[in-house]
Amino acid sequence: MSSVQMPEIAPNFPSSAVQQAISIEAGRQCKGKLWSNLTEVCDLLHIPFNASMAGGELLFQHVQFKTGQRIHTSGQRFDSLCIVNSGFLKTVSIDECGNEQVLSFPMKGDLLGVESIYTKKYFSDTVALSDCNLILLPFKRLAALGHAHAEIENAIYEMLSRELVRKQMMVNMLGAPNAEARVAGFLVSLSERYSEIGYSKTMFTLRMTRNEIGSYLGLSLETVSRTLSALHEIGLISVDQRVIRIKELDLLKLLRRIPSSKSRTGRLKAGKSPSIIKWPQLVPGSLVN
Amino acid sequence: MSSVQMPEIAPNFPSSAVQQAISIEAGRQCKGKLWSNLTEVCDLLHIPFNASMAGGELLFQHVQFKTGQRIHTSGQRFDSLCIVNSGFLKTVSIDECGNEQVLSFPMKGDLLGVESIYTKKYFSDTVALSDCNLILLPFKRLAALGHAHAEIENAIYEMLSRELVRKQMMVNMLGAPNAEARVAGFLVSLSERYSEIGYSKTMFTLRMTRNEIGSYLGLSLETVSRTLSALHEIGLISVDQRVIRIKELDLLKLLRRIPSSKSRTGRLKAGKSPSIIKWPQLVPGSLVN
DNA sequence: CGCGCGTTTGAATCTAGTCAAGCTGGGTGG
DNA sequence: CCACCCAGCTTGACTAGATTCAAACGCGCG
Repeated sequence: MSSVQMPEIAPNFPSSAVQQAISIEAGRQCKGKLWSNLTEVCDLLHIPFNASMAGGELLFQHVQFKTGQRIHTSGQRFDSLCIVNSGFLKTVSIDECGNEQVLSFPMKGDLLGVESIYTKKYFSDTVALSDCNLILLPFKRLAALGHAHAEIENAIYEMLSRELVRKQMMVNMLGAPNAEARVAGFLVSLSERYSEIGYSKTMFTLRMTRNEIGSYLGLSLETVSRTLSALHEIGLISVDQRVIRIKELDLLKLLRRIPSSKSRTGRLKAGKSPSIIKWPQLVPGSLVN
Repeated sequence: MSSVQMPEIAPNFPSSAVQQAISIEAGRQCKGKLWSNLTEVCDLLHIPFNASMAGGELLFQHVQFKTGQRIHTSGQRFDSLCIVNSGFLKTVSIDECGNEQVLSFPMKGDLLGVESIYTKKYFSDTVALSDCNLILLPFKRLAALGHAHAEIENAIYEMLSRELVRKQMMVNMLGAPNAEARVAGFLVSLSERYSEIGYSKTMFTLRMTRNEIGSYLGLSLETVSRTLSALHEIGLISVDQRVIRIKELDLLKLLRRIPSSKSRTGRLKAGKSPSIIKWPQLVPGSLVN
């Protein structure tokens, strides 16, 4: 890589005060990779993209954070999306009374800051739970890239949509009636995400405290602890401090959905008419493409 | 209670003539169908867009649904996003056990089906809670439009991002510790959304049952009813069946965040380092733009 | 070694769920 | 026109489950 490609990155925008200078040479001295190209970025996001065609030479900067450091704070001006390249984080929202609520636990391949596209400011605080390596995706640059290449544009849409799918699934989990179901759901989703990024799906270490899990799930830390102990007791998992071993993944998945007895909300009626899918009076061809 | 409101739109259609030509504010007639152009669509979404430049002649079809009808079902192939032009709906997810959970209550200006861009299938069921008028946005057509015009492309990004912001705020509400806070938050958000689309922010009719509210908030229908009664008792609101009058909006907003006593999760520590915002090792200008 | 943090576990309290009964209002059919 | 029905809503009593307060433990770290 040469520094020739870099200037494109540096536009004439008023730079915000938080940034510190470091030369590219100094960057090279640091451990790990400092730049990624588009192919690597798409790989990370599991987005199919044929890199040979476009943008192969474009580079995106990495940034390093150490445990406990704050990546960005709510209200800060929005510049860049971030992709987690390695490490574990949490995002929290802090209301006017100082109450904190954990909103997500991003890990490798996750995207940070998507809500900020609309609000123009970062919408939550993001904190590193471990040493982290993030890739910056300056949004305007990304959008420009998308505008030039339809594949990339589509990839961006899918990226954003996927974030929504994940939030949706989180809402599902939070809607669970009891602590057991929520914790089970939490463990299952962790298991799936770990396995997606190459870790074991049956044994992993929690990167967050019980307090943070509780905040995320809308439970007290004691309830989280008790529920984990209970699941251990039953034999579905084994818990040793932060180390979780899942023994009965299928049962755990079942637990996530079946509360104790009957359906939580009873049966919600669809309304008067039967559940027949009707698209009334569509003009032929108006839907397709 | 006589059903109030719906002053402007009032879609009281004869059951047979669904597509009868009724002059709905945003919509023109063509071959007996209703259509909207891009300007009207952007207006509806509150997205700034100078229509004179592009796509002014493109038309998007309206579809009508009657109370109880199902707009689409989970798993169905994804074709189109929908914008709510008038009416009220709910989206629900149904798990393998048949449990239903209400995920959202879309109303005028809301966008349906965003998660489906990623999954390629509709991700939840959508049901009309009242007679509805929706505008179809065939996604591929929309994307093509965006690709041709950067402003539209950007509008799409903002649209998607905004959906995420809303989901985020819903997660916040669901994370509330007690029923009071959740119901208060629900009422406040309804109030804000109603006022955004031109209704009174202090008096409105609930379009959904207590059961549906409970499903949405993760509470039983009895708890919803009791909480509403309690808020009525205190004098913060008045409840008469489905008609809500908000008397102390500020107090309600306060209630939404301050539970009973202390912060729910205690104080979540940021980690070892203080909450100073640090962006280590940034190349100057790499963040901006 | 002691300190602090995170965790576990127990006991008391209280919130919200469950079950059940009664009420209301809109719609239907005699 | 009225009686009836039914879905939705309210309210009460009881109970299960979660929070709160409190104490004690393990572990890493200065």
